[in-house]
Amino acid sequence: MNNTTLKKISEMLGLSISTISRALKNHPDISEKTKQRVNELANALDYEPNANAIHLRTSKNNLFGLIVPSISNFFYDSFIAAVEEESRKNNYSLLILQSGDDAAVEVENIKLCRQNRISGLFACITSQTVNLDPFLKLEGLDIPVIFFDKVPDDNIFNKVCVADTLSANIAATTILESKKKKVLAIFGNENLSITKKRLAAFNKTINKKIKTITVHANNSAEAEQLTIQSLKEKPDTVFCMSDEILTGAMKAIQKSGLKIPGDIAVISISNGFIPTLYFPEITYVETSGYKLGKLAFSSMMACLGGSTFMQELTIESLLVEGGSI
Amino acid sequence: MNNTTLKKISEMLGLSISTISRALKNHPDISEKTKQRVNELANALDYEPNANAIHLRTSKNNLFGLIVPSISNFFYDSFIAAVEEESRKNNYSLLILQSGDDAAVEVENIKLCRQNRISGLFACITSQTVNLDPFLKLEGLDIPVIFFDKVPDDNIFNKVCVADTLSANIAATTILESKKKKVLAIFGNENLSITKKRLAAFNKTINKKIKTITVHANNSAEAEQLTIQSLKEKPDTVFCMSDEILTGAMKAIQKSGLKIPGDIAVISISNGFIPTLYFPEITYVETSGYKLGKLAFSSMMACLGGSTFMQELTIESLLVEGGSI
DNA sequence: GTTTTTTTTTCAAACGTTTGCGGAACGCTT
DNA sequence: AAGCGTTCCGCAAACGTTTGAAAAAAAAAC
Repeated sequence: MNNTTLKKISEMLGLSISTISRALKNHPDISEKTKQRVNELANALDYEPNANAIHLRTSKNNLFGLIVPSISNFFYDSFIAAVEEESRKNNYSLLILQSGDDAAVEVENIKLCRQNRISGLFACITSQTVNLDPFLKLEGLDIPVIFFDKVPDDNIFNKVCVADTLSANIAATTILESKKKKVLAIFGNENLSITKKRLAAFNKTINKKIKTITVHANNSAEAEQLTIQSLKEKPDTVFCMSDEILTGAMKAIQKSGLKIPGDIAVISISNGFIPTLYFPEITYVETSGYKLGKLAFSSMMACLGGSTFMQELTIESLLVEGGSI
Repeated sequence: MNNTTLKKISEMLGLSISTISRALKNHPDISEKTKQRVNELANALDYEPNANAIHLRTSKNNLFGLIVPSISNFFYDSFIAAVEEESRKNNYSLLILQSGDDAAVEVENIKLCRQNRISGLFACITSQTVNLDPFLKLEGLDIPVIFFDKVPDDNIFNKVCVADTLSANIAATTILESKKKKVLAIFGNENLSITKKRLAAFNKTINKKIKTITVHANNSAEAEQLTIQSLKEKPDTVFCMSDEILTGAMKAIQKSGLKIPGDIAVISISNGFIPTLYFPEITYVETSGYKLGKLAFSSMMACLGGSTFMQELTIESLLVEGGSI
């Protein structure tokens, strides 16, 4: 069955298309009597305006793009939930695309966004993204890009991040304060700016006051392996830069039979869910995806409101005590 | 800055719009020389076709809608991930909307889908959804609806579900086969149809051959409490109906200091992620959101291919061996 | 019964594509 | 020199809306 159009209604009522259009939007030019007739028929025919036609005509799409490595992730899913919620409230739709952490897919996705004439893009870059031109082109077309979580280094972009420096500081301080002697610090891929920042802040705070074994893992399995190896050096504390790394490290610790926090302490930076799965619960510095999503959205709205100021915003971090340190 | 259009290219090249259009799609009517000229300029100007115009002109939108209570959920996020993946591979976009388990928001979302002229809808209804008319209207417009997970009772719809009965069967059989003597079986809220189905199937298979302590927990914390209490009765096996329950039970077990599987065995029905967080990994009957997503997608494609047969499909469950039983 | 004003409605162009059809321009055959 | 077949390209309509401007109809004023 075909959709109802303005034309169809206009023919049935013997009125022009423009009258129908105006009647439906309660335009003052149209008489009450006509408005009523039109509305009645429109309801009866279940009229819904064709969004494509409107967007084409008005060249306003009310669509945001969102590119993320994977939807299925405890951090990103809450980020997306927040952005979707806000978008819907503000009459925007959301085109969500997964890059699978593949730079080629990422550029395909950006292309798709461009074809859909999005009004703005939320982007979390892949770990291999090196060419930022596709993003710059968007900016050139007056399409604001808000980078989140994994962001480029350059400061010519708008970014929202968890407070990497602060959260790593808090974690390091907590370790120092609890008089630990030797920490195994597990970070993510060395190329990511998030890794660099957390590593730098962590090291700066630790300031060589205690022994530190630093390793980099690309995923949970690598984190597990590296932890198993590193445990031979008998650290008394494990610091994990992220949830993914925490899951790997925890498996290694469980496997080793070490008791937390008696034999070994654990502290992590986390979105908040994973640490609560263990007993004792893991002490972590919270970096909320949901809060970050809200921040990203308000940043987007600011850009659309005309702000051209490029900045990096962060959400504050706080320590959530489990019993693991 | 404005987007490049066919018109712009045509003016710069002194050719007609239709020639540009055909050249870009490699139409045989256009000479190689012209094609080359057009492609070069199009590349230089970074031409991307306006999807809205194409959709309007062709009245084909290549867009699916997906309505889910919440994106931030370890079952739904993997379902969505699968659907997004397939959609993109098949040249469809995906409009993802959250209902927040609110029936009013659900109908708003359906309206939005209609306005966007979606080609099909994936829907997980809210727990309060009673009026299915909005969905029926979609069907009336030849827009197939594939319900997933939480589906209406009526059999006039296409549905894809996890196999509740089968998965509980498999878990119970596994317990029986491993010669266990006393099982603590933890189920969810008694009113949910998913609980009823799994409970019935579990009990039927166990068939009173071994002692069973049956409890119901509404959430992870309750599951933890109930497990702690029930452990006093010295079960040698714990069965968990879902991931949420598993997380609670595992905390209780970790707290108790019991060794898995030596002191106590654990088996669960799960999406697959949570069981891998522990060591040893938990043996579980898989009910994969990801696989369900793939099934839903192929069901959608079948509908679009012309199939009008309404059916309820289930993904088969299989036992994934960890080391917990 | 005109003219003027106000109210109500229609016209027509535009948004950016696709596509059936018609028409040059060219070479080839008679 | 006429006919014919190719090859290449342009015209114009259509998709469903919005919107400025013009026109028509109705009401008011003289």
